[in-house]
Amino acid sequence: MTARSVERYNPRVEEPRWQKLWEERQSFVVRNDDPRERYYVLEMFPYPSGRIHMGHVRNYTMGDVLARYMRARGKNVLHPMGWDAFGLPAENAAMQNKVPARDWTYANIAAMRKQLKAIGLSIDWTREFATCDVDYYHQQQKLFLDFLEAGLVTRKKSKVNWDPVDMTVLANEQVIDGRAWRSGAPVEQRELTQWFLRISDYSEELLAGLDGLDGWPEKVRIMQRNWIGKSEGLRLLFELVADAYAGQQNIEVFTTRPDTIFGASFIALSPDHPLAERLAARDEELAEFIAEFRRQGTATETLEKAEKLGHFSGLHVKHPVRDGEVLPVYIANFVLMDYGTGAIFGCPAHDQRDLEFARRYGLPVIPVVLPDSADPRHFEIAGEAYTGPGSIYHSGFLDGLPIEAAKRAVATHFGARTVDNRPQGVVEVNYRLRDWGISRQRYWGCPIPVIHCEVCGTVPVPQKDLPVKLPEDIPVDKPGNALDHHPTWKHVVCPQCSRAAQRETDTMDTFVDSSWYFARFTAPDAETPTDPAAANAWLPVDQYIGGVEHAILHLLYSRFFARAMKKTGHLAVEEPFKGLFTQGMVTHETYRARNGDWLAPEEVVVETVGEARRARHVATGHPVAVGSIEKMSKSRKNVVDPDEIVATYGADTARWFMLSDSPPERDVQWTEAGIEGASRFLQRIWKLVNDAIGVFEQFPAPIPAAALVDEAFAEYRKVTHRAVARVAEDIEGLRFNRAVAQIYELTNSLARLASEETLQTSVSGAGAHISALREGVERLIQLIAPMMPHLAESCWSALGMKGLVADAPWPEADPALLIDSTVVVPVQINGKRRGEVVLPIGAPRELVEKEVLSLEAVSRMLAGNAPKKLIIVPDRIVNVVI
RNA sequence: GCGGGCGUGGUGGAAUGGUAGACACACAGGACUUAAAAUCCUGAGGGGGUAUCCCCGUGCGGGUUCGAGUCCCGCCGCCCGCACCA
Repeated sequence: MTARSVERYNPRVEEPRWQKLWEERQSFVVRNDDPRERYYVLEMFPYPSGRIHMGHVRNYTMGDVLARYMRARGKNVLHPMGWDAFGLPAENAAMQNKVPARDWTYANIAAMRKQLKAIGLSIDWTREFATCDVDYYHQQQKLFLDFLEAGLVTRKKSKVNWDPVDMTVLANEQVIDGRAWRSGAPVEQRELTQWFLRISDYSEELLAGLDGLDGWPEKVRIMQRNWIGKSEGLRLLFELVADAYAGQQNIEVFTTRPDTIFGASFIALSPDHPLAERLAARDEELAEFIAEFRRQGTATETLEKAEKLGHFSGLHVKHPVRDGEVLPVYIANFVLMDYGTGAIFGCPAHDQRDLEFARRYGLPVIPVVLPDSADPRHFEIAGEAYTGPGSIYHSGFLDGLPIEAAKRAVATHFGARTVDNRPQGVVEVNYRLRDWGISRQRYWGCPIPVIHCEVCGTVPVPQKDLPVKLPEDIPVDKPGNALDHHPTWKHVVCPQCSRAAQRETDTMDTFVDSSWYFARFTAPDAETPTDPAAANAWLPVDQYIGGVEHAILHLLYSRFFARAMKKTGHLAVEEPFKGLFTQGMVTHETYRARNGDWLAPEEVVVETVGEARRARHVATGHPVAVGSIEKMSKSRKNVVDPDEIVATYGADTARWFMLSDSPPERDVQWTEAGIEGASRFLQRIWKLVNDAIGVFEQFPAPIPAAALVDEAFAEYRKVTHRAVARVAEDIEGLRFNRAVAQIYELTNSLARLASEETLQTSVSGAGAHISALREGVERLIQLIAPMMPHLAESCWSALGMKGLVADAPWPEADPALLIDSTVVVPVQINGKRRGEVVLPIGAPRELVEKEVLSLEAVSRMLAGNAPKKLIIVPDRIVNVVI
């Protein structure tokens, strides 16, 4: 080894230096008029909670590797960052700390921006915005008004969870055991008139569009498919048996199993069904039944085991296919009003819920689907309904038909009949997807730009009066909607008739804000929501990266928004995200003290004694229980602060660790050993580069071109070129853990090449040696540049390379060096490996046979006989079958 | 209940149907050192032989194949999503 003493790499000095230089040179600022091929990488933007966490580091590092790689590949790369800045936490913080929500939010943004910059992300910060910026929500209000005009918005009554203490609407997730998560007050169901985006009009399109999204994880596509929940069936009218109860002539049900109509034994209505409500007016017991149902309804999740309960209405309907027979009408707690028609017919033999209900109320169970192998004389339904395939029986004109044919026959049958001058049965497609209620009775959100006038109704705010700005002089300690409380804000005159009128005081769901921010990044200063030319040039996002927790809502809303923005002329694309990647979480061990308190990792020392791991509380010396590995969370205290990691090890070490080992879609476990290992590797590269520089200084003579082909060092060059090719493939496939392994292999190889021993043996071939080393080290630095960008710049500069490695093009792998001239072919006997032969690439069959049969192991096993069969997969494997 | 995914050394994980365990972490031994840290070298799936050989081995049981971690069938376990959707 050359005696060249070098200090350890110091990220605390080097990292800020390069960050400053990138910023000064505007290395990552992107221009819309750049003629090169475009590539748009986006990570889900963060909520400005105040501090970044390791999940952010992982997410943004992955995106950054891709962005830096694509830039090296000569693409014009858009890699922006912004803030999903509206929402409840700011209001809660405002109340707790007596700070305006706005101030709290912008202070958090400033803090987090600083943290993100310290990670060395190659972001175009000139495009940054927050959704709470007046300009952003101004554009969003324009979008809303365009949607309103295009018929994409509607206003209707809807049930909401109402917290009577905080005086606000709660999301379902904010209701725990029927109580508000913050105030603890029992939640009430209220009917409010709310604004809705008509996403359900796009159910079919959103469903069909999933088929084309082959850059998405299958899991997410399935989740969206289930969420949209398409089902095809029949809407069917049952005639009420003449009853004193006037007005209601029939009951309409929706069924996906019209083939089982002969097995019907009751009708069930939702307690929320209009007929049920009317019946309750004359039936006290029913009224009590419905009231009880409503009380249970708020106690949400517990109804998974709720019993199937019903109340007989006293009414009957005519059986539509069994002449002279009637079916009883029940009000039942398991029928949902907001799916189908809020009414069903029950066929207990072939539906588990209906069966449980029938058993409870002594209703008939008539099997009408016969499993293919079953005997009709003995087939019976006991505890479980039969929902499998078979043929229809006990069913008059349907007898003998398979299920699907029977469905069609029933549809035809009822389609031809009329009740009330309507066809009795109509084929219908139903979706579970509901319209998207966007009204929130909150202050810290985008105001809905509408004015309510007693005479003119709801009047859109005229474009010239936009933006509708949030008032800043609001009390910070009063619960409820500050816009509603504000003394003057809501009092305006009607833009149409000039009479006194009121502003809409609801603001928009924050999911609206995040449904189009990716489009705004393409022209963040445009006077309109988008600059369509820019948006259409950049979109769809080539690679979107974020957590799987947004698999449904955010991603579905964004897909809807793209379509709505297309309809209103703001975009031309329908699918906003071409590629989607959902990364895993960052986890950590949990620690608990004797008294059950959670302990933070820095409060605990873990020792390994042989096989066992023991933990001890630093402060008290008491033993600590090492618990399960969980997602990092404040409540379990198993968090590691990115700032501290960056301060101790540097950003590159944190980035490298986040990319190593675990496949990016899986959870990664944060460990002290892991981060230490990453840090060591960083130093190892620094040392390798400096060792190499020492070698170059020993042999300063120019390298003759002929030396480059020296056989002695061709192997090392192959390792280099293979790494170049494989790392590129792995980054493009987002297999960062494999790219990392390739880089380790290359580093190990180069360390041998730079070693004293190798140097001793290469005196005659010094030129070849040095050129192989030079090439290897330069390539290595380029390969690590997307992952450890600061270290890469430091090495690049130490090697005397011109310019920044951030600006260097991705190296080309020489195809000739990716192929070996010989290959080691394993030889199997009856599928078991017994030896190997070295063969030239593409060796002719005769040569392979000769080599294989002359193997000692083979001739021993053959014992003079000829093999039964010789399977030769060229250049891969040989199998001798005896 | 329905849908999806996963199961490989002490650990994280590699492996177009073709040498299972790449690469890393942890561990053990050695070198250097007064010592430690750092660094470097070596070892290692399990068992036997201890020579370079043999047997077993990817949750379990079958199957397809010259050949299965990989494909098919049936189980077991874990994780995630949805959940009275007619």
